[in-house]
Amino acid sequence: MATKDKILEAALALFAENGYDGTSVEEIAKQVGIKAPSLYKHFRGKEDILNALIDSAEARYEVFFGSDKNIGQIPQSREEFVRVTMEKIRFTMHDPMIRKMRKFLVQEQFRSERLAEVTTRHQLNGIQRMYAKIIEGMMNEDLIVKDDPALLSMELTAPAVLYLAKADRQPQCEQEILEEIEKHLRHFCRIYMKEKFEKGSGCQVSEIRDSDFHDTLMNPDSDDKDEKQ
Amino acid sequence: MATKDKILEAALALFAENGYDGTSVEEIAKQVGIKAPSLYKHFRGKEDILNALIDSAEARYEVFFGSDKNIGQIPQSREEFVRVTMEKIRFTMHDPMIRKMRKFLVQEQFRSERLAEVTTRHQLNGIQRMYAKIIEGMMNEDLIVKDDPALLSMELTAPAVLYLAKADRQPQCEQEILEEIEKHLRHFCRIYMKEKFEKGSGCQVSEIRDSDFHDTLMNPDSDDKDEKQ
DNA sequence: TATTATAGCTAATACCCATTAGCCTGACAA
DNA sequence: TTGTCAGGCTAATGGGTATTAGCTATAATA
Repeated sequence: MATKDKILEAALALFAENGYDGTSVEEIAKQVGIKAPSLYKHFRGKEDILNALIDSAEARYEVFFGSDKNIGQIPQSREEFVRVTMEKIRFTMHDPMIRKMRKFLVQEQFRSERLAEVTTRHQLNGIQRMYAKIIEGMMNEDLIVKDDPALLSMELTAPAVLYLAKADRQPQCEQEILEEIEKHLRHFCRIYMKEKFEKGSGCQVSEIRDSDFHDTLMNPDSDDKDEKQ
Repeated sequence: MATKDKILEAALALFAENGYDGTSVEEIAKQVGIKAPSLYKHFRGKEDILNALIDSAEARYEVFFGSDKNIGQIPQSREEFVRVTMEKIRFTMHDPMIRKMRKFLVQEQFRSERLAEVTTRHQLNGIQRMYAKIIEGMMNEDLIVKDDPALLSMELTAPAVLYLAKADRQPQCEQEILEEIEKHLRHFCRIYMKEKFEKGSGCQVSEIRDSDFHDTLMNPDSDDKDEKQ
């Protein structure tokens, strides 16, 4: 019964690229290597495929944001924080499945209330909650200024999410987008993070200067390992 | 020749609600009060309508973000900044034309390169540049910490843009969304703004406390004065 | 007044698309 | 071996949709 999964995979790819209404069941079937009517042995109709995709989006949400497993180690310095976060962003940007899911959801978000909710969870709540946990961890270790973790998480993630959306529609700008994101990350560090040796320095925020840290970065990793098209 | 504009208006409303592929020329015509074939006296086809809409989106961009006229007075205090900004956000959230344009663009952003660019300008560049100007003005008057205005503008606008997008797909959450946005705004003030009497206090950032300012707000204004549906 | 262009209409065309009916084959269970 | 059924196929159906052809009436123009 690998066919059913192949159908979902093909449907997601096509919905992400051309939208639900812009995709015919015939195209999906062709991508799978079968004829359109055969598809009805696996799904009751086009809308049934859509619903299955939403189910899988919700399952994916649980996997990615549901458990605290994906938080990983709490970064112990600015540099580590920037490196780890940029890695996560680069992964999220390039992973074919996540990318398709993002493009699919953003286009179909108004199709139903359920899709609206799932989109909000993926684009907003999930990421925000995940980084709130990380930030909370860093607060506990006195690496970051004490404040509402959810609020700081929004400050941290919102620009990244918007830039990511831009990269989805204008992939040719990817490099400069990554640079913008890193600039934002370093700004966030400058504003909210204390270095380890500054522990206990209370409310004081470290200097507002750019400089340092401008290496770490940029091993493109830009080969989109996406297949079948 | 009011018909041509009526067609564009109807098309925008329908595209925003059901997407380009989810809208038939017949529906557009019906909304205008004519029959589908009559529509071809004004446009060469469905795609021609789409292109005209993109043109109008670009024109609208010029009107809203092209000139410095819409910046208005530079706010002279935190409270004024919050009030003025919340007003702008509430307007952007409710104005029927802007809302439809936003929903239209977000759904059709992947349809062509041009649509991708226009979407980026509307969702990112325009707002960012506009607030960069405002922030720069406030820096010049020493009301805000000196830093890269474009960067601070992103910090300021990104969460608002994301929340606005959420309000578009889940309008029932509008109230709490506005509260979240205001919370973010006040946080921004706390971090970056100095009060007037603090002028010249250099790099020091005022206390990180919540409290004060929790009035100003909340005269819903929530009647969407949108007609014909 | 005569003419012409504009902007509406009906009818028709040609295509696309989701779905159904019904047949066939090959694997596996009895 | 025989029966069953999952999963493929072809052919057909029915509805929708973009677009064109061609007619008509009204309003502007000569």
